[in-house]
Amino acid sequence: MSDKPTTHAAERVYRYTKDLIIRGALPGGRLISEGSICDDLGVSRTPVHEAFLRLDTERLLALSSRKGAVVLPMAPQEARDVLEMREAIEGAAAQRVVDEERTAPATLDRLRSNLAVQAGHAAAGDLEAFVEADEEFHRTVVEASGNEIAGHFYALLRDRQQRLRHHLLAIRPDELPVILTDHRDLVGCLERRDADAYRDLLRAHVARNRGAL
Amino acid sequence: MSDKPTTHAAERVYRYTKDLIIRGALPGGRLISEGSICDDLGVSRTPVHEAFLRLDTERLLALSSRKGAVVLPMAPQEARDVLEMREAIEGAAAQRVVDEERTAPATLDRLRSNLAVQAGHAAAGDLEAFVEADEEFHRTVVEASGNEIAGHFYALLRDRQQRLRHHLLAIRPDELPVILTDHRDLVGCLERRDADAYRDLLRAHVARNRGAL
DNA sequence: GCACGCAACCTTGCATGCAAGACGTAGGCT
DNA sequence: AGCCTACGTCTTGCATGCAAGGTTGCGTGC
Repeated sequence: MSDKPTTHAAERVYRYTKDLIIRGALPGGRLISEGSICDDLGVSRTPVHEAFLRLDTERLLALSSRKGAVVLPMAPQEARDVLEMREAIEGAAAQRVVDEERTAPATLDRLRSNLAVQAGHAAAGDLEAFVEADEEFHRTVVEASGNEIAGHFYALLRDRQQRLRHHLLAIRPDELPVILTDHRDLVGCLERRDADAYRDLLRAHVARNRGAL
Repeated sequence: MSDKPTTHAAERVYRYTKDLIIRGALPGGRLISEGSICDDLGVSRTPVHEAFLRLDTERLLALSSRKGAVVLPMAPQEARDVLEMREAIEGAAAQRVVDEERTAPATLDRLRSNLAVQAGHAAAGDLEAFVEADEEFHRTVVEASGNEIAGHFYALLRDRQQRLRHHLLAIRPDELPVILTDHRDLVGCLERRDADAYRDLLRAHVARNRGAL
């Protein structure tokens, strides 16, 4: 293990534990203690404690004083909540992208090149790569709005959505063309500077996702 | 100081420091070290460190390793960003409140009684109490949606909005009636189950706020 | 006067030690 | 048998110590 701490221990612990939760290795309801993670990673309790605090604020862990931490189970309506927020935030972002004359062209360029990437992965049937490009597509729109708070929120949502996907495995290969078409149409809305149409289409697009979950 | 730690030290430090930032006692750009807060509150560095980490994830502080923490200044567009997110989240919440048959009546009752409180404070000219009722009004809508993620995000926005208000002091007493009328109309939209009208009105309502900032 | 380097000071990151709260259990008492 | 208490163990909360990285300012050489 010549693993030089190129990054802080607390950060490593945070990512490690979050990954365990998101991937489902630590199922919801499981009680874990700081000590168990210490043993896993060979660090002291301090960085583990910090990581746990962070996961607590992200509502992935529920800390309870002197008793331990329980992995928060996914609420029954979690998928709905997450998608609803995604829709709200991305819709607002699209509005802003449409309103801002200056940044719109660059954003459109980025989206169009992302569409090409998506098309490539769809044709190759590479589901995992497609999902990644899919996420990047939507993230691009949010970040293009320039609203940093939106970007921050969206990142938090992404973690939860990933967790959902690991559990309720979704997206069948035959849905890829539909998704891709949706994305093309979304870009079309931005080109026409029609934020309302973007919102409507996004709602339908997200609803399709929900069906899959 | 018989101040028994009825609440954890880390929590006290968190609130204390966040309050300093929100109230503007610690202006944006100020460099602070953990030690200075330790001296203020008479605790060791550990809980202060934890509080700083939390403020860092909330983007109120920017930690930089072994250099200290700087109070993040408000971005020039911060007001716009915050209000835009408020609008997006509350709009989605209103949609859900309208859609849910069961919970709507109870929500409407709570909103109507809140309106009465607002009217009382407006008549008495108690600006501070009115602002508090105002915040509770909107929070009620968001929480009524039952979307916990929305509630979480909204709480984060509230901190930032409070900070903005402390800096760009807003809301003139003569605006109270207009705000109150807006709130009444918003409730009216929910009664008519018209989420789109709610959104439109909310946009205008928030825009008025923005003018004040 | 100016550039460079070194040293003292300041900061945080993390390990460790100790104390206190929460549970589970065994033992004694009724 | 049933209940209640006391203890042992597990957990975290926080204080403290140490090490390492960063910054500043002074002294030296030019």
